[in-house]
Amino acid sequence: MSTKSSPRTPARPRSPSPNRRERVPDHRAAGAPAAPAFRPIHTRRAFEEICERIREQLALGVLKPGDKLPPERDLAQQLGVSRNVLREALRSLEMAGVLRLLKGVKGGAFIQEGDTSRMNGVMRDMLSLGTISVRELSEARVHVLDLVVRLACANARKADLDALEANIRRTEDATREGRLLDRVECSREFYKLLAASTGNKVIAMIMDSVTEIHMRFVYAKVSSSGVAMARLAEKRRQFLAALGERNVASATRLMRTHLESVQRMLEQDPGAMSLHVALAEVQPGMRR
Amino acid sequence: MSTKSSPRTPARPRSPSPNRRERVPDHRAAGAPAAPAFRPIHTRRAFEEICERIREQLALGVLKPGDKLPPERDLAQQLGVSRNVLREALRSLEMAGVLRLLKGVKGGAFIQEGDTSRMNGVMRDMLSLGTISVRELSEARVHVLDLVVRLACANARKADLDALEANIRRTEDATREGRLLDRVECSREFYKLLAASTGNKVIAMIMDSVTEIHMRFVYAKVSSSGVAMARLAEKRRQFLAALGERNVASATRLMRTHLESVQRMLEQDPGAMSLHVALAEVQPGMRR
DNA sequence: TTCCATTGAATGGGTGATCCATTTAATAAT
DNA sequence: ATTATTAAATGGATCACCCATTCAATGGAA
Repeated sequence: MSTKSSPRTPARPRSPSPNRRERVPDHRAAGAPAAPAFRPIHTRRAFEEICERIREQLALGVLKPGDKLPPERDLAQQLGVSRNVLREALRSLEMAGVLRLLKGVKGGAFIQEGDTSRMNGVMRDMLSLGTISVRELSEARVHVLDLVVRLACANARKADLDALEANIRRTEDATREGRLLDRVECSREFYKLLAASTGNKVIAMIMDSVTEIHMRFVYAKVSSSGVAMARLAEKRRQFLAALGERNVASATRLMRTHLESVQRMLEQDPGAMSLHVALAEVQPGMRR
Repeated sequence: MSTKSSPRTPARPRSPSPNRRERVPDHRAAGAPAAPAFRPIHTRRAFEEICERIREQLALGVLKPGDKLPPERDLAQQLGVSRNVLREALRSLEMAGVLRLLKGVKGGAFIQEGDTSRMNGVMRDMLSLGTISVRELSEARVHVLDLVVRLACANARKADLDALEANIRRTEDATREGRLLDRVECSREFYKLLAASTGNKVIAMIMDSVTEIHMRFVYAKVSSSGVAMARLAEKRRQFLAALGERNVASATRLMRTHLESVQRMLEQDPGAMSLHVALAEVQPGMRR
């Protein structure tokens, strides 16, 4: 195959020039104290370039959610790469939530609607890699939640409040019937609904990302020890009332004291708080 | 190869049972108003399982940053998959910032230190896909910045303030010498330093993710129109002084008015504010 | 006609063999 | 001791297949 390799190489200029990225000499002006200089370069690889081009088409609006890319065999030929390499790129984009690959005739690579839960995965990775700590995450959650409560007070619409109301009813049902883990699931959803009621998907996304791990800890705790927050639905109702009255001070206070009591519950047996308990497996109903 | 396929299949149970994920019947209890039910399943594929297993090892602490995975050929055999499929998984993990692949003897797949800028990519994708809007992002940025200022007032250490001071000096230099784009770069760094001075990497990560796109707009604006924020360094000094005095009210007020004036600058020519201008290409010095 | 089973093409999922390019260490030549 | 050469390890990439799934077209039975 190396002998007849002529018809395939042209589209992607391979070896010499574009293979090493231009050394940009850290052009921060004089007076800079830091400048560790020389961040490493890594040679440009085909699949990176493919990912970049597809993202470029997205940013340009040429590709939109719902659109379909050409079949792998065709696209590979268009790009002048082997099908395997193209698939590496497509897989990466699928993992990133940009694409969805479907089999069969009428299948193909479809641009996805953006999945706001992607940020959760980043947060999980950062935690797994030790880049961030549970303490930082909890602290951030307190602050973000504070912001969310304020925004929800300002922006929540009737439909949002109704959804929260329905959620609380489900919490009551689960409490009455002793379905503790379902109640945790309700909590997860409660915070998601609260985040959505800010009316800002960016804020909601951030909120969800700092909440997901926390709910895993709660799940693990409840699951292992059987303990559960007392008077949960009652507290939720109080909070919802404050929200409905647009009473920021009250809502904020209620949420804060609730967070503190949850934190106390989690911390009373630090053994169960190990990271891998929360990260290792996906609980039922927890969508990744 | 299909004839002697016996030695490779065992590690990964393939076709029938684990191929379709269990239908979880949307077990939200009675009273639920919503429930779109039936979110689609997609068949489990080898590369997903591989990614999951490696992430599992990470979460369990078996793998840590700096560790090296076995060579592709070995690992593929251990997992009972072909090398190509393994590479799809490794590529995905590399794109996610979890791995780094290096060539040559002594090369291999190394677990990376967590890269806090990964969240930026998610934000970019969400914007490209139209899931979030520039308006939402700007609004979120205002709120997050507000939080960051408060936390920075509370937690910034001398080293943080010194770094900000040095950054302002560079801004002054760039202003004096008319290097407008360098000054934008200084701004980008200013917000990064400010975020870091909260002492919370999660908050910093969030802040960076909502700032990166914004700075691209600023860059595009300055680059195309040549206009630039008046009295920038001066305003920065005032802000830094307030920060040094732990004067939350003053620092917050200064930051807010500054944000408003930047916003006015950006909006006075909405033509240059198109999304793809900011998203399409990476500006020099802007690390992705 | 209507309905259902069959078939076959399109497409992603996956494999194995093979070669290239880069990097490093060991070795040989100077 | 220094420098050039060589060889091995490893990721990067290609090719040529084959399998599994899906769905539309086809055709026969009711």
